Amino acid sequence: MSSNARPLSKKKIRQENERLILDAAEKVFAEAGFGGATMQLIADLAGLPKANLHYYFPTKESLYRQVVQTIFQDWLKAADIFDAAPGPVEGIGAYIDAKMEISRRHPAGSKVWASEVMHRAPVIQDYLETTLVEWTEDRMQVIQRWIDAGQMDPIDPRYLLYMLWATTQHYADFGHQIETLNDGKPLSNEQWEDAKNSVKAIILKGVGARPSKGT
Amino acid sequence: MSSNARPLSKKKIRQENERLILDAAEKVFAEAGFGGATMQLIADLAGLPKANLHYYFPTKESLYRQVVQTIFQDWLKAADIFDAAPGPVEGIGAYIDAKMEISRRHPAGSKVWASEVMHRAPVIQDYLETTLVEWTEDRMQVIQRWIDAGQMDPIDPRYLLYMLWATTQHYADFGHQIETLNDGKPLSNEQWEDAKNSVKAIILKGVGARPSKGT
DNA sequence: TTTCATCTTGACCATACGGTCAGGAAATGA
DNA sequence: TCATTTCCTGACCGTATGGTCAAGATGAAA
Repeated sequence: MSSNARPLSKKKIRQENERLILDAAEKVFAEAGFGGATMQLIADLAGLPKANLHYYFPTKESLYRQVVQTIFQDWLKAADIFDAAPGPVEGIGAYIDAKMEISRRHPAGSKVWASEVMHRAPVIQDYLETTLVEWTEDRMQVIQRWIDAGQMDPIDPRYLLYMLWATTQHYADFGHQIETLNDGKPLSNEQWEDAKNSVKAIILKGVGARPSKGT
Repeated sequence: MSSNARPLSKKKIRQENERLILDAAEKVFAEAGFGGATMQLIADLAGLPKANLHYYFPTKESLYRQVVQTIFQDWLKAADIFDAAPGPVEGIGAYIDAKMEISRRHPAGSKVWASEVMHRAPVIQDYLETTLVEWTEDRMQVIQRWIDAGQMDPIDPRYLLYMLWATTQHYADFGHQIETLNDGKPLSNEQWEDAKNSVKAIILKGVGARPSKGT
């Protein structure tokens, strides 16, 4: 029907192309690392000439920075649930659900993040020192309140958070290893459910989480 | 005393230099990734001219392969304890101890391994498919026996293993993040103890591990 | 229609990197 | 002492890569 090309507005063009480039970049950075990724590879995957990438993102580093920042936002957002919860069963449970879902839907993003941190966070160290530190302290207080209220065992909230991050992100970062151990096939729907439930069951029981009373 | 240089035997020289190169390579690969690492950087860290590296290791890839294989061996060896244990409390506990110790003492190795797997294991995929698969099946059987003997809750051993790997390696792979959240300082001895004990406490309680009876 | 800003891209450049090599030094063994 | 093997290394090379640029195409605004 509308096979005749209706001229795209400049604004749309920009949005569209930046989207294309960022998506391609995330994948390539995830699979090859910052050093191993090439602008040419990203350009090919995005279906654009290389020079065009440099029009939207002056340097490889600026493109990478943009990718990592976006991922960092998602990372933080996943924990909004945490605060609204009445107790650890709901809060921790929902957080695990959310992070497992991210690992499943956006493994590339998780890998880029892992890579960035493993390399001592060359581009987002300032974020770690400000935003992440604040964020972590807030969540630690929430957990501490649950402990004080007798809703779970007295465990240093710090190490519980690390455990939550580790167990959930593992399914993205080490997805290839898990796949190999699953006869080379990706986890099925049921397997993802099992994994999620296993993680939740072990951790919730492990911290002695007691269901909140009331409605 | 023996300040006059006694000529080094060829054999010693070879051993010594290969050691120097492998150690330097592990660090550089860990910090920069395969793509980001340069032979020049490794050479500088090892204190040798670049051409000398190529004398001992023909290509960058062969050097990298050697590094990864060595790490893989350590990885597997850490689980010998597992088999000898009479029950989950001892077995899982000792395994966590061992892997936490590795994360602490050889974080670079852990990072290289993580990086390799994240990039879909380009150089050791065959090892994953053979050795790792066998290894994993063996450990899963051990866990299953504990379950059948009523020594712990019925949990799919697969997901328990993933959890053990994830939680312990996290302290190496994300060590920089953890350090940042610790006022920029490395974990102290006591903090490492706390971390280790937290992990053990949560997981052992979480899987309902019951101390083995008898002596 | 005309003007202007934005977008597109093939061709090009400088650099850095993995890898080579030839010629010499040093240990080994007879 | 004299071959022979092993080790060492500065200089060099081809290629791949990040980045530039100038000239043109395309939509926006008047």
